[in-house]
Amino acid sequence: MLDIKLIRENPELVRDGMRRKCVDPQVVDNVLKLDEERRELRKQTEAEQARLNESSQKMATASPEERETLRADLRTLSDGIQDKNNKLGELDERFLVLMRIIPNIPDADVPDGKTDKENVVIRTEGVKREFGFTPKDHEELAQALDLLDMERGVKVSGAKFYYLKNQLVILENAVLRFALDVLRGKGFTLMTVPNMARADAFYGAGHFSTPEDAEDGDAYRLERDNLYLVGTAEVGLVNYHADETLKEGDLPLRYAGISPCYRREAGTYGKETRGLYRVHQFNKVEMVTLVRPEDSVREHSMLLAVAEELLTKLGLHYQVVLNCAGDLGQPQSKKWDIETWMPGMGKYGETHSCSNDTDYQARTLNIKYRVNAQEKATAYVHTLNNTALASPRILIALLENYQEEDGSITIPEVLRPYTGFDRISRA
RNA sequence: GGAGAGGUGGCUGAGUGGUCGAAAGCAGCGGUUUCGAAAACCGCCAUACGGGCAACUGUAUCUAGGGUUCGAAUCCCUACCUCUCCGCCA
Repeated sequence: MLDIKLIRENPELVRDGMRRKCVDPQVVDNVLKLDEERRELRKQTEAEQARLNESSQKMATASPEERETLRADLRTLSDGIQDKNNKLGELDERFLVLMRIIPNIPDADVPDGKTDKENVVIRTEGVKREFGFTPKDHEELAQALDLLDMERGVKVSGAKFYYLKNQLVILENAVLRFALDVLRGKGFTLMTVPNMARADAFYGAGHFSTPEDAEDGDAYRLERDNLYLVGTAEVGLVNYHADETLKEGDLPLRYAGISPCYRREAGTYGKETRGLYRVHQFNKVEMVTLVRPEDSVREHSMLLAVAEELLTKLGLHYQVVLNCAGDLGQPQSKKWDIETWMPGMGKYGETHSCSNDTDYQARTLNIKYRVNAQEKATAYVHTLNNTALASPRILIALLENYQEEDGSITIPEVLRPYTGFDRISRA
């Protein structure tokens, strides 16, 4: 969430950010009104509580007769405080609900726009391969090589579930392992994470902001156990240090988490339904870092560069896109997507998403650090995240870009140590 | 899944209704001593929010949320977590 002080002192800045994110800024007024009410009520309640505390002290040493007379008075006072506290609790709860609705403010660099159509391509990298034949899409390629079974995925679990088979299983693992090794080399701490988490963890990550999100949002829900399946390792990674005060010397903290990712993809039926592009379950290596506020802009670029390095090593052609304000998620202040060229599908497909969430998640999660320069001072960290590599989308890119005319697939050089084969072809 | 025992400050641990934000010890910080260090001794040592120029002061916090009471770390309920035994299990 945002700092209430910021909202108090600069409401127009917040409203403007909300307009840019295409969210109704009305909430700001409601928040300010509630804030005022609860502060006033809290002041009154505390004053009465102080009186009660003082009088209660006297009871300890009072004579039995004095006690009886005092007790009735104090009862009344106590009941009044009780009422006020109940009201205060309601106000606080309503206040929190509204605070969670207010999204992070888009960075000044972020272009205006409502949907991903208004995202801005800022760079194109790598070489787009020229084919001497008409490239097939990954589904056709994979089916022909017995690497994929969509039909039976549907039979067992429904639409958008799938089976990977044979060398594609190896290739998937190769890609993920490759990402882990590169990140480890860069000093990231590797982690597996809880793949289910409580609603709180999702609120903390900013992936839920309303009870409706928890009820019928994009996360799969295990109702009986009050858990949700994570849509990304980010949930586990960003919650890792929740409620901790770190030392400035500990920062930056850089984590690479590997996890399955589960997404209901509600409302996306009919969009990009072909093949493995949009599925309910996939595996991903995700980067999350915690840094000092003054370092987050540089860190954001660094995370982008890491992802680009991975793609470059894989020999893939991609473009970097700066997301418009309307396409930013709740906790994000600035985001680049990387879209990798998928010749069979004939388009650039989103394979990476690199966000700076500034102190938005950290404030909700209460992750601070001790500032060395000032004694006793603490500040919220900034949190950032980016995809390292995500299967199966990266498999789409690999299959489609490395296909040969005979339908076989060449394995990129860097993956061969992991696959143990350099080509997938019909047996 | 069944039965039981617990959750107190950075750590260990005392506290079973009032004077408890919480003894004591350890760790940490400052000082005395010392050429320096160790030891010893003395002092300091939680956080959040509010009021005040400040000294200071109010409120809350003993896992969390509710309840009983004039008053709760202490009694009751619920959730979460930990441990022990049994069962089951990769």
